[in-house]
Amino acid sequence: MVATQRRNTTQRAAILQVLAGTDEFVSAQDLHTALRSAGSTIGLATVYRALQDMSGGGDLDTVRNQSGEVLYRQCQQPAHHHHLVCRQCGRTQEIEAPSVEQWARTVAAQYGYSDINHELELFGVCADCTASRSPRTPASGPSDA
Amino acid sequence: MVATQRRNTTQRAAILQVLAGTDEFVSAQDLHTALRSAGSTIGLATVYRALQDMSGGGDLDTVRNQSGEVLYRQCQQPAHHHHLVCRQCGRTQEIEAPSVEQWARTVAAQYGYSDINHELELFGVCADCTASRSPRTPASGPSDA
DNA sequence: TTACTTGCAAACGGTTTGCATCGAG
DNA sequence: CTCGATGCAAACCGTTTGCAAGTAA
Repeated sequence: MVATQRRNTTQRAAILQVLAGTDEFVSAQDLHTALRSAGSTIGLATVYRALQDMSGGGDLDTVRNQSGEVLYRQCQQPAHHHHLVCRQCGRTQEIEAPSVEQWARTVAAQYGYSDINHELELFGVCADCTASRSPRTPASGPSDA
Repeated sequence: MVATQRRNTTQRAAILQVLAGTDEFVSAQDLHTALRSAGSTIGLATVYRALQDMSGGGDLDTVRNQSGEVLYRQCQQPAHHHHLVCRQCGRTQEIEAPSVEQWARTVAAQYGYSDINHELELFGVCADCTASRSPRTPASGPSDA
């Protein structure tokens, strides 16, 4: 459990390659399906294990979508950022929230909390989807604040 | 889907009662266990269904803990708010993020997104836990940014 | 050769659903 | 009496784990 004896296997490389080729967040399942479609015989468990290793090692960014699934994405930028996700087509926009970082630290300090991190995701309907649908989206609960 | 033909059953009342008696977020499972312990013969499915109805109707506040479990809590304040959760003891502090609401709207508009809502949770280690432990918590990824 | 990795399948844990029965209105 | 609500058990779904075989180092 030294966390530093990761072997360089074909599977791991394949996963990294897929991740390197996309800007989107992908689920372990999607990744597995993609790899399988691409001819790999990689197992689901392997994908999960690799993804965990990588994110644990700080090489991947993770988010949990609204249905509770964990999504992974290559994280090359040092700056912490957030996402604006279209509830309808899944399109993802990378956004920054500089003031939030500041705010988080302040509020945390206020309550005596330390070792802070935060999760912030915006969900909405993108322009395209808004255009091709009636403004009303009784789907789940558009009722924000 | 008129959301107004909810029947006033014993089970529903019991759930509300438990929720009314606590300030903490509770999981459906915990709620079920509590009710059972209290003598009720309520089923897990019923708890889930009721909780969903209630949160869908805006009567409950929900958060997803880091292990993916959904937690419910009675929400009486009209204002949208967020939480500061202790990663170690689970203690939850209700916080407000007025500027975030504003920011979310702005950013969303910027990208042409509408019907926006956001999820923002702060995770950290509360004062008590910080005191009773070494400052290092290599748990997941304290590396904020 | 060593022992980490892999793939498979079974196990898990939370949540949802089908269905016959119960009970509020 | 009706139709929504309930309880149970089985189904789901994403994720994890046990294990024997494969393979990087």
